[in-house]
Amino acid sequence: MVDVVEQLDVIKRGCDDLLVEEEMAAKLRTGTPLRVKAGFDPTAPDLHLGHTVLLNKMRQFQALGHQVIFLIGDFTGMIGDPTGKNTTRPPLSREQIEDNAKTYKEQVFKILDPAKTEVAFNSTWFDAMDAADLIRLAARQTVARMLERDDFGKRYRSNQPIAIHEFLYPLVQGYDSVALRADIELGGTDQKFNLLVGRELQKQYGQSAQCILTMPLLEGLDGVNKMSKSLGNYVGINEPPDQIFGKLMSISDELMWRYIELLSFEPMSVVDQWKSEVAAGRNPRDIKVAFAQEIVARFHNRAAAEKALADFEARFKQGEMPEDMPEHTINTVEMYSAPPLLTQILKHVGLTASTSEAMRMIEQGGVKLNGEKVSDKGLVLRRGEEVVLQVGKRRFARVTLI
RNA sequence: GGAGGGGUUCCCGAGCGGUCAAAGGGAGCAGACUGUAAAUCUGCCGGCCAUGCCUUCGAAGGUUCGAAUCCUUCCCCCUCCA
Repeated sequence: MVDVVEQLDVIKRGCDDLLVEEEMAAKLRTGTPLRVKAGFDPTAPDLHLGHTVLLNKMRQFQALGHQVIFLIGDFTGMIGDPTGKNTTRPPLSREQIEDNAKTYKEQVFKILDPAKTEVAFNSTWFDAMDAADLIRLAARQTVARMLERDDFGKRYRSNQPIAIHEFLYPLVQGYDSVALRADIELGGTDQKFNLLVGRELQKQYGQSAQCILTMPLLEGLDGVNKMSKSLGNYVGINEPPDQIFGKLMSISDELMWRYIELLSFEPMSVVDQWKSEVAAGRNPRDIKVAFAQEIVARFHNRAAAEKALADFEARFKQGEMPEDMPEHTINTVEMYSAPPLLTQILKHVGLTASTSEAMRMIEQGGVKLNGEKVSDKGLVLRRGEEVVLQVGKRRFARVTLI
């Protein structure tokens, strides 16, 4: 096994916090593979790069020879969402959860080594508990302690509602650590409190306390908010190569370094060299290209990465249209009484959200028909025509009117 | 159970009988500039069969020529007291 100091270096890369480092070192020194726990909500089967930050860390632990436990919070998922800001998510059925878990695994093993991963479900132990057991568990923490959690405290102070079951989640999650006898638990920074609860509970149950390692929440493409599907600032790992590539190319130079630290598998020594090269005048774009290709290759393959770059350059350096674009065939006779307006077609194929928006786009010069800018809001399309429509820089569609 | 405060367009937040599709900010989108960067600037930012029409200010009724604004009932949130 790798030397403890080296292990710690790898473990700490990109991390937000490691508590408690001395304990971690001691655990590593025993030479026994550690039980590394990371919990996942079974509600979001569509993974994006933000989720992979944690998975990458798990992968590193596997590479160091430790036992990784991929815990699916199916029990918690059936109750509803804990951190619901204002909307309560509908509880998931057993079937949905199993479906989600399946898609989860398919995606997760693009990064993790299946042979070194133990998949666990927390319903295994929670289904066996009754109401009295749960209340006994609840007795182990105080309301004051719960209000120490930042988001609870904030909501409490700003008069936002907190439902009682939300207080139960940290306990439930903490108990998972007891059930799994985890040596270390990984999570996002937002999870720090919950992870610490696990530590406390383990002590109360007479186990040695887990260390906790928190990873930063990856910023989304906007560089401000955390990456999330609902904000639309994400890169999904199942997206087509050119999408992944294009999205990564659009991030700021500053954000690029952040992404590289958290997402690239290149050793830090290489990254540091890139940084000094850029400082010496190298175009950051080159680094970004290399990074974007690495990610495309990870979720697709090397050839796809090469092609994504070639297409990208053709499209944006030479202004060509993409090869692949959504195709639509519209039966205008059935749908419209008169030959359709361009604005109606734009809305119909989803290039704009409404005809009003389509009109605005035309006014602002953001609409192209077969590569030509459109300035007439009342433009009528002929039946039998095949046209290529473009809105903004990126949205394309090929439309056949019959 | 009692007393008080509050629910406005994606979010925050003004408006408190007509001039309100509703100030301002944020987000978003388009254009310019670029490295499809970032930053910046400009414009847009409810919908539609579109110089007009329709729907929106927690819900439902009502008053009025006219309501986000007034009245009634209901729902929800918060605070303090019990």
